[in-house]
Amino acid sequence: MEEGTGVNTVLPNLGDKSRVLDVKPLRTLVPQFPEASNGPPFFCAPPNAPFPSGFSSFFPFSGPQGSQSIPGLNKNEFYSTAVPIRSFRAEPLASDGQNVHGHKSSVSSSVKKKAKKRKAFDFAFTTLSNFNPGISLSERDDGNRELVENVLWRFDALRRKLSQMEDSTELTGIIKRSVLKASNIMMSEGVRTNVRKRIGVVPGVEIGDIFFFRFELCLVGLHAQAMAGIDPMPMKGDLEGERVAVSIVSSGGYDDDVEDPDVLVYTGHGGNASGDKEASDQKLVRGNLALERSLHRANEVRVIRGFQDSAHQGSKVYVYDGIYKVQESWVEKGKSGCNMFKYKLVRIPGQKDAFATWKLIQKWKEGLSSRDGLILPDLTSGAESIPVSLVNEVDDEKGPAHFTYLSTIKYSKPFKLLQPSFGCDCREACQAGNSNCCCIKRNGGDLPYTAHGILVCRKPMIYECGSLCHCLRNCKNRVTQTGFKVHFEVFKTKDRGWGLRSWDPIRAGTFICEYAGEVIDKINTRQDGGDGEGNEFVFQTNRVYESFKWNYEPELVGEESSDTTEDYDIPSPLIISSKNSGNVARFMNHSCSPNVFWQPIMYEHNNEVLLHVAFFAKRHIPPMTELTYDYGVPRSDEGENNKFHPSLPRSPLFCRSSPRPPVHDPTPLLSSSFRHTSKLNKVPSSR
DNA sequence: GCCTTATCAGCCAC
DNA sequence: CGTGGCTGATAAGG
Repeated sequence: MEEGTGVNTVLPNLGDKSRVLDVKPLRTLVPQFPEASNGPPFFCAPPNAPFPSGFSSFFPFSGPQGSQSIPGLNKNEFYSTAVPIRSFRAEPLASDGQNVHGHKSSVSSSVKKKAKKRKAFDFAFTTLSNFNPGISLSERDDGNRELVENVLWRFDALRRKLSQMEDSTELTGIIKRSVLKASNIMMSEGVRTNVRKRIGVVPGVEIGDIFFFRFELCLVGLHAQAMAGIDPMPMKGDLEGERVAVSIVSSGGYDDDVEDPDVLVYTGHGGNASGDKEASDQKLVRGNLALERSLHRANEVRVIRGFQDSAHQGSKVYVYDGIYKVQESWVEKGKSGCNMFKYKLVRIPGQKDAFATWKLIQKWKEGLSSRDGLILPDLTSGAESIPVSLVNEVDDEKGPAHFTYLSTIKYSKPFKLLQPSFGCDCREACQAGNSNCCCIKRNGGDLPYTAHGILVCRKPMIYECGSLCHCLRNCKNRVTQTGFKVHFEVFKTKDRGWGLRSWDPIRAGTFICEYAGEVIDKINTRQDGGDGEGNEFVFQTNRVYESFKWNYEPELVGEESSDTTEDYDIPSPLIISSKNSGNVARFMNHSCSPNVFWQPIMYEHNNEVLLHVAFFAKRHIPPMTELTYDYGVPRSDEGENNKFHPSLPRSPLFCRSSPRPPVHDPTPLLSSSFRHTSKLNKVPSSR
């Protein structure tokens, strides 16, 4: 951790990094209208211009990227009249890094001025909203799925970046509270949706959606309170003070009864002991009063259930569990001996399972009830530290075709050292911002992962520490080589053969698994595709992949946008076959709107610097959601004969209306064959 | 503008 | 080395 050597205080790019010091609540900034003389013009490539990198152009406040047309989002509206909000900044982020000093005083600017400036800013924002790029006023009021995903992506990308800066030694103590900072920027930039409060369904938010921060609920309009558990809303036509509850968050702070997935006994708010205050009786005010009114008016109340995230100590997961109604209320003595309000909420029947699924998984994990359709508790036979269940709830098939379980990539030929690698000299764990660590340097000066082991950005290449590095195994720069961390399930899908999903919720940026298999020179249809049925068990780095934007918006942290290319840079094409041996990745199906993407990773092992393909979560993925990635299409100049990847125009329509043919195991396998071979699954010796 | 709410993360002790 | 409790700083909405 802090080694106190003081050697690493040389900050080669302080000028750049210091810009972030100016990231403060934008509301504190006086709005300023763009002028020709006001600093360098904002660069923005036209959306339809050809991009050499193969990625679509990126506009900092644009809607979802990609070539798909987005219903509900009028691109022209964004691009034609777009004036970047950054142009309104009175203090353009330092162009020369001279603002390094004195930042602390400027952050704590006078409260009075702050409020005034805030109003002025809001005014400018509202009146200029016709020019506001990204999310229009009406879209801010009423969202849709694309908007909700867009807002969540932008928030999380920014949060990850700020979190990375927070972790960095050179910025310790300067960037703090990355969640709040990211939230603040989103709020003040107007990057949010469903701001208009409503009873019942929130457009674009689906039952079962998961969130990892309370602020995410605010940004998509599911629950507008940043902290309070009850969100009240004035009723039309009612007198002032007459409010009903539209949503509640049950997150374990009170003694709620959450045993029954269809019933929630919710405790009102207030009365908690805090600081020098002792516990007291709850009062029938605010949220409590609103819930009481909701009981009488019988309005729909959205319920979000929050609890500990098992993957991240101390943090929480929130699940949107759909619509409930308050059935009764009463007062009872709480643990402190004070009066607590209790509200019994009952879930409206016929809604998709959400929290119920979590409860079920919990029982599977505790062994209290067995998984229906379980064929094998662990198809890796112990090769991974976490078991992988094999399940079929659809038909009688007893498992996929035989393969040998292999947990990593296998190069059959010795691999040429691409560059001399001596490993880093860090003694414990590599620390971001340590300019002496060559692994950090190779990654552009930053640790590619947050302290939680979450990928910050997609990059042309990520260099992890290898066996020659002196740092310990728990170094944060070894995320993809220490095995996957979620409980997977290989399951039979209805129409796509076998698929992969997880029992655990997955945060955006989480390492899913690597693509394991044997490296081959070229595709031998017979050997690797099996009967010419396609190359479903082959991964190729040189296919054409649908472009998408995943990284943060550099402008929001005061960086040059040129620095964040998401284009891969792979020295030579890599082809991996998992036909005969592989890991769970071979079961991941294709999707045109995937929730997983791949990222090239390099690290040294046995004196060889090897290329690996690692999968990461593109967005938050609820439990039991099928994991999919973009299989890509063959380059047109290659004579690849592939039934399953026709070189058709890949319009979203094609993907959505006609599901692809089964990608895995089109021909069912005899059960005896699998049973026989499952015992033969090899435990790889590589770890 | 002040109050309520309780989150999030840093910190310390074990 | 992970866990749990405590606390400070904090934002939105009323």
